[in-house]
Amino acid sequence: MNGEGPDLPRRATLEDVAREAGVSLATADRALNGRPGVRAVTRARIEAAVTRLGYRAHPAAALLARNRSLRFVFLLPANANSFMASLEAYVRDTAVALAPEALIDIRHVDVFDPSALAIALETMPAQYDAVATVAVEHPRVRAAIDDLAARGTHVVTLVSDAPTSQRFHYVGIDNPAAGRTAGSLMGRFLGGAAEGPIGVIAGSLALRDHAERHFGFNQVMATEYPRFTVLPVLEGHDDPARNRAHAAALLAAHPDLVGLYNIGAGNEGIAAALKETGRAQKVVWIAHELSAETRRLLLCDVIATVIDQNAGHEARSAARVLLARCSGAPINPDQERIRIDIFLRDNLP
Amino acid sequence: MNGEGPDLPRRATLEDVAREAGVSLATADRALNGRPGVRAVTRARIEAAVTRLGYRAHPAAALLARNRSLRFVFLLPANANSFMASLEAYVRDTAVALAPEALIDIRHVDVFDPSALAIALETMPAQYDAVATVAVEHPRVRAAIDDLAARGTHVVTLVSDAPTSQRFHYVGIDNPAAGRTAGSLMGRFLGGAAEGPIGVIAGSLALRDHAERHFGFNQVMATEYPRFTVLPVLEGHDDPARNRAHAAALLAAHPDLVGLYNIGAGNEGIAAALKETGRAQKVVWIAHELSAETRRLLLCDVIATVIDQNAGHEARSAARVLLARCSGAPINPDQERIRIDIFLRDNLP
DNA sequence: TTGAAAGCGCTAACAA
DNA sequence: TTGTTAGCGCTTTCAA
Repeated sequence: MNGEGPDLPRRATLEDVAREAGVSLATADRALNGRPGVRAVTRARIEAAVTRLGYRAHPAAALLARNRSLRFVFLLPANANSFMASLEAYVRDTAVALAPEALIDIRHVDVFDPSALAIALETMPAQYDAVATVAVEHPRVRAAIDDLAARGTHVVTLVSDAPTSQRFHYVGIDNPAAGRTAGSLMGRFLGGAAEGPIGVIAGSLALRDHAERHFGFNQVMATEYPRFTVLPVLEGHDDPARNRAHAAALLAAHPDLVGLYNIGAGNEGIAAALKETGRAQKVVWIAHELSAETRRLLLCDVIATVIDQNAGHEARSAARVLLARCSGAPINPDQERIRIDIFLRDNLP
Repeated sequence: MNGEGPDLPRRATLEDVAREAGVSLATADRALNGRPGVRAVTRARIEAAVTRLGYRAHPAAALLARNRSLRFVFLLPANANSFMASLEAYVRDTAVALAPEALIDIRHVDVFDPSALAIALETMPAQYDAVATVAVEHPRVRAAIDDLAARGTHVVTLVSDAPTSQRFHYVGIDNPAAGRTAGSLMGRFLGGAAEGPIGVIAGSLALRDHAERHFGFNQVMATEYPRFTVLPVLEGHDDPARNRAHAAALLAAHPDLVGLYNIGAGNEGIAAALKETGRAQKVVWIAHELSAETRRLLLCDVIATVIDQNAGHEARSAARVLLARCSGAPINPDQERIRIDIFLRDNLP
């Protein structure tokens, strides 16, 4: 089905480069992959040939010749909420899609216990070329990540970052911006209400992502919608039962409650409290992370909008970024940027 | 940096399959790739061996052995608005990222002139393995696409679909849903306003995507926010000057205009009219497609929200889907689904 | 410090 | 209808 086509100049191969530079294939390979045992002059000649010929490596061929799968490990929370569960499912999908180029293992750890996470990182078998981990900011965790990086194991943080560490990439959203987005939507949706209190529930402000969302939300509410009173945040540890109690207390104490922002998980509890009091569609409720539960609540107008990070994208992006890093390929920042998605009933995927 | 690792059972190769089935490598290859010249019994034996060994093809090796680049062509509008211009830029990026597996050409055609598009498709050189085209619904275009498909050239539609044709995939958003999303946001943002007229400007309702968005928008407004009057749609052909005149007329005729929905491009004109009359932040204006212009207007609160389709994602997705189709690889629907993105000032990428 | 040569898993001529 | 074989572009011993 394919004619001759205009004969495009055949793509330069490593062999062409070697010939052009007057060296052997092996030497050219050594030079280009930064392996030792090449004199600086030789290296320079080879690099000149590369630019002259416009050589670009053929990743598939390299992969084939190497004849060894890369080994990645994903460190995910042991006690998964629905978001983390779906993330894990997507990591599994990615694992089968990526084989045999890379073999992905999943290990569970209580990532919110810094020592547990640090131990998992410190005792990471050397067989792994790279690790993706849901991280927390903690000196020991940072040190463990830095040690891995130092020994040549690449690490990316996933969903939750350890920004001061030597992880070379963070796969996740900008949480302060997510909080500001929630604030703007709250203000806009409340356009009609003259004033009133707004409740805020979080998992724990000790979690960096929750704290950052809280900060962003307050920032927008304070500067742009000062006529509303943002109530002190209630911490429910992403637990439906505790969130239910918090929401019930909030509704009881504030009969004029106009808005509710849940920074974390455990939305079922809040839905229950809202329904009990018959104020389900009266309060503008903004939640995070699209799940079976939040989707349902969105469809029946109990949740006004869900701010989401795409777990599938995060799983694939982490794997892709590690693969690129391990094989020296470039990464496309545009493709790897995790967006802050806003979902209404109408644009659900 | 990599230890021994637990010795995972070596991945089965085609050679293993051939041995297991008692045939040669070539026969196994023929059977698996559906090439002719294999008896049904032999084929069955080979397939049995495949399942027994859990064989999965090694795409990189196949690519290398084939030693021929796939040739794709993208048919894009000749007279590009800023969205189409950015789409084209992303297609170029994708082209360099995909080489040498696939070579991507770009051809310009007035895709909104059905005959011009049909002629471009009908005269498509046979050298191309696949084509991605911004399509329109028209019998001659459909026939041209069907002919391509019949001769084995794979085609995907991009941004604008030809749903009745034999294109095997559409890369783009669900436009009725995008319109409904605009409607819901309009209703929500207008929560405060008791009532009032809402203006609607489109490029042309002859364009399927514009018509569909219009339909979705009206659907939501009529059923959920009937207290607002949606004015008859004005067609400005995505032209800033015409849109400016339309917007000015709208503002003059309706001093109480509360909302404005621009379905297509040409937002500069609307911004100008809004500023002239000093009603820039007073009207809730919803626009489509994130560009330098809409981003600026979003940041200064003139546009309330932008509904976007990610051009970079669309370009990459089209290429990826064609690549998968041509090489018999599976596609990941989740990864290829183009989302309806909602942007506020706060979650801009 | 360099080079020669043997593959990696698959495809495609060509031969039988 | 089936088999043999020469690569694809690169990596990696092993020898010089």
